[in-house]
This record gives sequence, structure tokens and C-alpha cells, in this order.
Amino acid sequence: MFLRTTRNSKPHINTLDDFGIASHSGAAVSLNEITYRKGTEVYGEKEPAEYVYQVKKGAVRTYKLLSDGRRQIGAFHLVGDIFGLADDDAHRFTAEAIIETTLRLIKRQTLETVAETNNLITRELLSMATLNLKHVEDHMLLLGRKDSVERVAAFLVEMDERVASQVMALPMTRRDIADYLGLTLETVSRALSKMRRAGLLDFVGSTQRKIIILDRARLRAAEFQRQ
Amino acid sequence: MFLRTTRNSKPHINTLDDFGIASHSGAAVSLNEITYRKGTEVYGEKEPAEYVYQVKKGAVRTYKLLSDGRRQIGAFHLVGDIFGLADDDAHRFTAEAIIETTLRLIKRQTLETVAETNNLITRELLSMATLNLKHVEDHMLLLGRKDSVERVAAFLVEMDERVASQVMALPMTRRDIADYLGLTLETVSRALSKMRRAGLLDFVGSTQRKIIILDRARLRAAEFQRQ
DNA sequence: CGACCACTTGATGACCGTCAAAGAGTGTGG
DNA sequence: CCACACTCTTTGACGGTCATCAAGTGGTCG
Repeated sequence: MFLRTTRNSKPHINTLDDFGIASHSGAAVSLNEITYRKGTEVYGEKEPAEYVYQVKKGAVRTYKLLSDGRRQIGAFHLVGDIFGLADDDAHRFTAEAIIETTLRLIKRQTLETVAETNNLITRELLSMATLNLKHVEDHMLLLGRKDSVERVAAFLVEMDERVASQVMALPMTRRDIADYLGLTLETVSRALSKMRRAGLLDFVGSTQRKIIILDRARLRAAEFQRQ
Repeated sequence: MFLRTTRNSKPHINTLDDFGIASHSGAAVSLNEITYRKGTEVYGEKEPAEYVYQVKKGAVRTYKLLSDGRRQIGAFHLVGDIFGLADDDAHRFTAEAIIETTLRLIKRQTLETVAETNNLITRELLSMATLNLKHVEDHMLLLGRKDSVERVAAFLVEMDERVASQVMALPMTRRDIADYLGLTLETVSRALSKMRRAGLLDFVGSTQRKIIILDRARLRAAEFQRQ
């Protein structure tokens, strides 16, 4: 999991040939799609990893829980992203649909059988795992050493790069963002308000969760506020 | 980097055949060793990744810096660990010898040439990257959601598993531990004192940085304090 | 339209960071 | 070998950032 392949990704990695592995091996690969309603679980932590997933529509959050309910979201998976891949045997996160979400499935078994003999596929998997690693490593710096405004700014920059449209319609709630950034939802809200007052962004329209970035340069600067 | 292969690792992964890749490919692999003095840099972030390293003696820290000096240590590499591997092109961390350290080097170029044709090696690299990923993912939960005592307990449990001797002689300073855990050195010191008063551990002998775990069960419980 | 959920904003407090001082350990040079 | 300098560590006092608790507004959907 943690595959964030839309970000700075080479197209062929982003799609893993759109799961068209059959073309390489000649094996019959069953392509399935499942639609999940808002809030439903795709798989749970420690469950055997039977499938790999690609988001066709919607958005997914993957997270770990502590026994008292504290939650750390590891990644958001948007349209095009592949996740559940780096989990060898058992899943290391729980995955949930944030909104109504359609996923493409591929049997892990199939993928592994192909990878056993096909070095190109194995290298592609390695490349995806490395990309994955980069994101988590950067996120570690954020969680360990950045203050609340820097964290929220980093989140916005990341989302801005990924959705790449004038107005960001974020699927996730303030609580999701907070659990991604290691904050509380109130702190996220305050940071957003602060940035709005500073003219970095604005909330758009009648609907919630629509944000427009007004000043990308200053937003990026806010990610590394303290000089 | 971030290769923490001594922990729960299968021996063949830990050593990658002790870098004896020549035996697979028949290629001439130059094996070099370099010794670094305490505090010296092995490589810097964003430098081209020319080599992969294995710790033969000593200990290494890998970290990222923010412009104002805030530091996040990603991993400590102890004897046997391989690091600098997941950095494709450029290193994503800076690596420094914590104490006098001897490293084995292998040219990345050689490794990649072998991996291009040898699927077994590629799979091994993938396996190491995945192991790597697991550690970072767990660390993300720690940095995002655990309090100071839980963090220090987690650190001690991790080190206890890796050094596996009665008395832990830690190579790193309180500041290193703090920068690994996203805390300050004072907070680390207070957490250790608190655990000592609670009878979980003790400081040993005249020399600093020697810790003995008195109650592993309660130490593990402290890692998930709040129930 | 009403119930519910998401969000914002304020008040308060706790945890941890900062600043400071002193003790302990280490290394070096006379 | 001891003295001195330096680093590392501990502990205390204080303050700030963010978590917690709470209330009210706004949006969504049956």
C-alpha cells in the first residue's frame, strides 16, 4: 500500500500497464471491479493480502489504529492510484472508501506468479515500492518535525499537485486530514482559517470541502515556514 | 536506505549473500571497505547514489534536515545492516557515522546491471524495500500519534530486539534518539528517568549510554500506554 | 423541514519545547 | 597522571503550541 503513483510518476508505473499484465505473460488475468459505499472497509489490517487494488472512481484512506482509537492515516489514494501492493502476505493498514468508490481488483497470486519469471514486472514492482517509500519518508519528516501550519500547507500542496484542477474538491473530512497530519481536526480547521485570512486560499461555493489556492508560491513557502 | 534488515530478518536478506553477488553473475564485483570517524558524513541528501553500504563495525544515522536545522532521523543502521539501497538515483537522506564505523561498499551500477537480468536478485531487492517500508510505516504511527513515553519505550524495544544482549550499549546520544522520535533531548531524558523510577530499566556502570532492561513485559506495555 | 454531520471558533489546560544550570563522563595535553 | 576543556546528560522553571472541551453555525439528506 501507500502507493502514490499519481504524484510525479512515470505513466507506465502509475498504471502498471493498467493491470494489463496478461499481455506480458499470456496468462488469463481476471479483472474485476467492485464498488464500495462511503465509509466501508476494503480490507483490514493483518488480513491476508489477496488482492491489489486500483482506484477507478472515488477515494480511499489507509490507516493504522492504536488500541485506544488513535488513528494514523498513511495515505490517500485517488483515481488512478494502486494500493495494497507492498503488503506481502498480510495487509499492514486498514483501507476504507472515503466516498463512493469503484476499485479494480487483481489477484495478488497472479501478479506474483508472473513476477516470478518476468524480471520486467518485478522491476516495476520494485520501482513502485521505492516511490511508495519516498512518500512515507517525506511524511515522516512532516510528522516528526513540522508545526501545524507547515503540515496543512504540505497537505494542500500535495493535493494541489495530484488533483491539478482550479478548485480542489477534497473527498476527505477535516478529521481525515488531521489523522493524516498527526493533528486534531480543530487544529487543521484553525490552520486553514489562518491561511484564508492570509490570502493564501479560499473556500469556494456553497458546498464544503472545496478549496481554491490563491497563492501557490506563498503556500509552498508556508510549508517551510520557519527559516 | 532505511534498511533495517537485522530485525526479524531472514539471513539471506540480511546479507544479500554478504554482497557476494559476483557468485551469481560471474561479474567482477569490487569489494571495498572504508572506515569513517565519529561524526563524519558518508553521503549527503540529493547526492548521486553511487554506492550501497553495509555496516561492518559501528553505527550510522540517516536523516533529513529542514532549512532551519530541525532534523528527522529516519533510521539507525547497526552492524550487518545494509543502507543506501532504496535510493534510486539520488540519496534521499544524509548518512553519518555515529561512532567510528567501517562500511563495506558496493557499486550501485554493478548491482543494477546484475538485477537487470537476474530476477532472483531483483526479487531480493524488492523484499528488502518492503521490509524497509514496514519500518517506516510503523514509525509514521509513532511520530503521528504516540506520546513521549510511548515513543521512548518503542525505541528501547526496537533496540533491545536488535542488539539482543543483556546490557544495551547505545552508540547514539540523547539528541539522536530525540531526532529519531520527533522529540527534544530533554524530553527523552525525562522519559528515561521516569521509566527508571518505575523500575523498567536502569543505567549501568560508569559509562554513559548503557541501559539494562529490567522488565521487558512492562516496557512493551508502555509502548501502548493509554488503553 | 428537521435531524445529523461537518466545520468553525472560543476557552482552558496539558504536554512538551525552550532556556538555564549543574553534574557526570570523556578526551587531550602539559 | 592529573587538570582542564568539552560534550553529554539530568533536572528545574517557564512558556507556547496544540489537544481537549464546548457551543454555535452551516451544509446535507432523508
